Amino acid sequence: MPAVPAPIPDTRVSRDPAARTQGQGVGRDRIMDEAATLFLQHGYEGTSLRQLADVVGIKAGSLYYHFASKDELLTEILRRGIDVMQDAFDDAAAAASDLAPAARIGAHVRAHLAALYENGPYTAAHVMTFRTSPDVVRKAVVPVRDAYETRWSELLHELQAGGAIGATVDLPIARLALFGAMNSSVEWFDPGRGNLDRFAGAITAQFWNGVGG
Amino acid sequence: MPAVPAPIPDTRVSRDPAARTQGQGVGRDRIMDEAATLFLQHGYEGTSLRQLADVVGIKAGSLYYHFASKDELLTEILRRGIDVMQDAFDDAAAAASDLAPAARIGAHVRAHLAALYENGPYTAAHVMTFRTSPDVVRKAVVPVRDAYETRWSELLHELQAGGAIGATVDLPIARLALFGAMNSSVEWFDPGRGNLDRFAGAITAQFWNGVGG
DNA sequence: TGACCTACCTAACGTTCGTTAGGTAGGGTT
DNA sequence: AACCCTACCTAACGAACGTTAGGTAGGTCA
Repeated sequence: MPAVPAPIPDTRVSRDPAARTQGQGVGRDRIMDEAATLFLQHGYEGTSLRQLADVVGIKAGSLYYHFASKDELLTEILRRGIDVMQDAFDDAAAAASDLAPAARIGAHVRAHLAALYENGPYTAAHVMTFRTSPDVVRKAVVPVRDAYETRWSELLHELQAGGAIGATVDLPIARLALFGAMNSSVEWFDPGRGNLDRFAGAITAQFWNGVGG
Repeated sequence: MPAVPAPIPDTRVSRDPAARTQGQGVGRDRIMDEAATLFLQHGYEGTSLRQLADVVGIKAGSLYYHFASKDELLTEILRRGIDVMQDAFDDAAAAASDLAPAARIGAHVRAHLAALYENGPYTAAHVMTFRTSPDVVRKAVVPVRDAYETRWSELLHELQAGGAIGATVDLPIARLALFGAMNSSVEWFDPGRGNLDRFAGAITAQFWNGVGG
């Protein structure tokens, strides 16, 4: 061993092999965290396993100790992205189910945005990469995805049946437009600079009352 | 030449070389059309030049007669996507500039959706691939993109100054939420099945009045 | 002490990628 | 007839891709 290996700059984890063996390895979660972040930034096909391995601090082949394939890695990330959304929806439902209609919507909007920005990169990675994912991955994820959308559909339907949402409103379109407004914010909203509560309030007000004076 | 080459199924253009030389070749526009469609479906990195060449009906290397690189092809597609939006905005502005505020917004919403669905795949490809495009491509496109967003910002600001939009509305957020609602429809709206006028009306009503009864 | 497990590593495999050099058939021009 | 231009083609390049086989350091446990 005449030469030291080329140093790979990485400020996030010690690259010292001795330090590695102190813990129990880098771990699945760490890999999924970094992968979701990269997929969110550059897309699934735009991210190579060697890039991912580099930021994690291992070699590309070692990823296969944790995941059977790149597709499986993506599938688990997309699934976790939905789980985070589901949990957020459950929390909001438990906390706001007997509030006034506008406040209920507000709680769920806030919960959805929390899933996007306050519970890891999984939900954000999901909404940005799902559509262009390989067919086999999309097919595996679509059932859980549908389940989440159904929760929202039922909520909106209940509010419309109670008269809180206008009878002429096309609920599927309204829901998808709201999803689009929320999800597309990952392209520009910076949770470090913006206030998430205020942002959630603005989305809710626009959805409920519109912008017209 | 003992065997005929494997037939590539393509119902859209004659693969007979004799037919090719009758016209003046497949043409840049044809390539850009197919490329935008593929980029929209599978993403930029998820589309190979050999796939593109196959659906166009030429060989991968021949693409370089028309474009200097894959990045340049994407750049021109993204630029055209904005041009289409700009033209749609101009048309709407000319036709609706002295209508009532809600009707003006409605005209511009309809125009934006027309750019997405009635003027080729360029605008749709733009809004779906811009964010994960290579840095050099994004840098080249961002000025024209900003110009389009400025048009909308000025329109909304004018309406708020006139009192038609509530004084408490955060215009940048409102605009981005509206963009998100419109652009994300590319993931689900089928212009062959849905009615674009009705869809535009629903988006406009939701933006202007909200869904609250 | 020795067997075993975990979590990596090295080194390579075959494929596909964007890209390029050089060739050529057919039409237009002179 | 000679020439040139357009719009392709063939064939290949080196690089990067996902993936796999086999090896190994360090810790656990009998």
